[in-house]
Amino acid sequence: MPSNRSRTAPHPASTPRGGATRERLLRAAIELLEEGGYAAAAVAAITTRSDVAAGALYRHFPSKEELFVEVFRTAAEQELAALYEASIKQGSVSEKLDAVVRKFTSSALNKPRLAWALGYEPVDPLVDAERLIYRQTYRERLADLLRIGIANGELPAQDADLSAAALIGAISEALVSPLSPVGEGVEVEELVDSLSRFCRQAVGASPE
Amino acid sequence: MPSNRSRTAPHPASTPRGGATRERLLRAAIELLEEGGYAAAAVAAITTRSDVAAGALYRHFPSKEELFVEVFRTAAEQELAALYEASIKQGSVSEKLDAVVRKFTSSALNKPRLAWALGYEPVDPLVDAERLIYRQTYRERLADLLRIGIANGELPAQDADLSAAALIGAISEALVSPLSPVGEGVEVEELVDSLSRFCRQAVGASPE
DNA sequence: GCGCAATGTGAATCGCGATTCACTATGCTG
DNA sequence: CAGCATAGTGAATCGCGATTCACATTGCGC
Repeated sequence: MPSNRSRTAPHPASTPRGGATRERLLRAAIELLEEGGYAAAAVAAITTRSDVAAGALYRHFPSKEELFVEVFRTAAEQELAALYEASIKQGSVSEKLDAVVRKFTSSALNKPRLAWALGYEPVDPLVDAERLIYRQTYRERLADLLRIGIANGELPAQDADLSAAALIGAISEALVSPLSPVGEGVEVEELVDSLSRFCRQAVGASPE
Repeated sequence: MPSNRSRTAPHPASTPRGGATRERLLRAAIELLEEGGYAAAAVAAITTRSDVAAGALYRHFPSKEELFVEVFRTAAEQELAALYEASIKQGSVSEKLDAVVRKFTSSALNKPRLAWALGYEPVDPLVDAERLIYRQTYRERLADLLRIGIANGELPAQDADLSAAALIGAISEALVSPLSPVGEGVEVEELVDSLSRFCRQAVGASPE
């Protein structure tokens, strides 16, 4: 189908300026989330940062909500991919858990506000639904990892779903609380070590 | 000072109707938080439920925000009192921890939305500040409890502050997640048992 | 070189919730 | 009683952010 397609596909692309505005909008939204949470990510702010007028947003998304659904979905995919990566490496469940904690931790520490916004901050219903799916998925994957450990005797018997949820909660809280006064603490490494130890002990993984 | 006090104290009380409107407003606010979170607790909703007009709220509070500061403060005091009670009973740290988990849990399970709103839902700055104090206090008290255990050898050495934060996170997440589809699960008892076990294991308390 | 679709503009509009305010009612105190 | 402070009313107002829309501009296919 080279030349002829009656009623050709809309139009490939053709922006007067440089990059795709759509991408700039998404990027701006993420940046604003990083800086000031959902409250800072107003339409005006997003479009201003993208060097377009407010109306332009609606040429690319049916609503602000839908834009954020995409932001959340993208972020969730990245997190889940990272979790997957961490979970296939190495052998021992304890090591995998350690890797997961570090992965999870490093992104959260790099961008605390973003992590908070993506994970906890209540937003519009549509976005919330998206987040619920992500959380559930993350929990399930983590529970799978635990189940493997339980099955092969590395971990004691336990409710894997509950443990997974509790781990996520423990990590989030431990990271969010001490870091709220934005100042990047000094003992980040130490914190992560302690946290990793805590998590492994919590599920009964053999030490070290 | 029986009869005379030039410029007597303002005025004791005198409502045309029954109870103190102020109390009704606070109560209504809590009920609405329980039912639909902060979003449902609009001034109009609060005043309607209290059988007064919107303006009446401003006879008792300088702003909606201040009303909620009071709501949060009261709730926080109750929680902290409960924590204190649980922590002075019995002897072993493991038992105390168990008591704390159950106390914390039962209130959260009774009113999940309220727990969420009080603990996590972002609100106005003033209220948020209040919550921050509460969280910090709760964490410190819990950390104190852990430190006692560490000191007398019941718990292994660890970062008590981090463990306290992680415990709170674990409990919150474990309770909130599986209960989001409001339906009261069947195995509440089981859940609490598992959670208590998880927490005690997480801090390295001797089993049982 | 025309026409049309995509894209962008930005002021006006909408919606919604908090807050105000002029007025009324109540009941104490002197 | 008169005076006055407390309480309450509820429509009007304010503020603020999302969304719309009538009007450019651009660039490709014909």
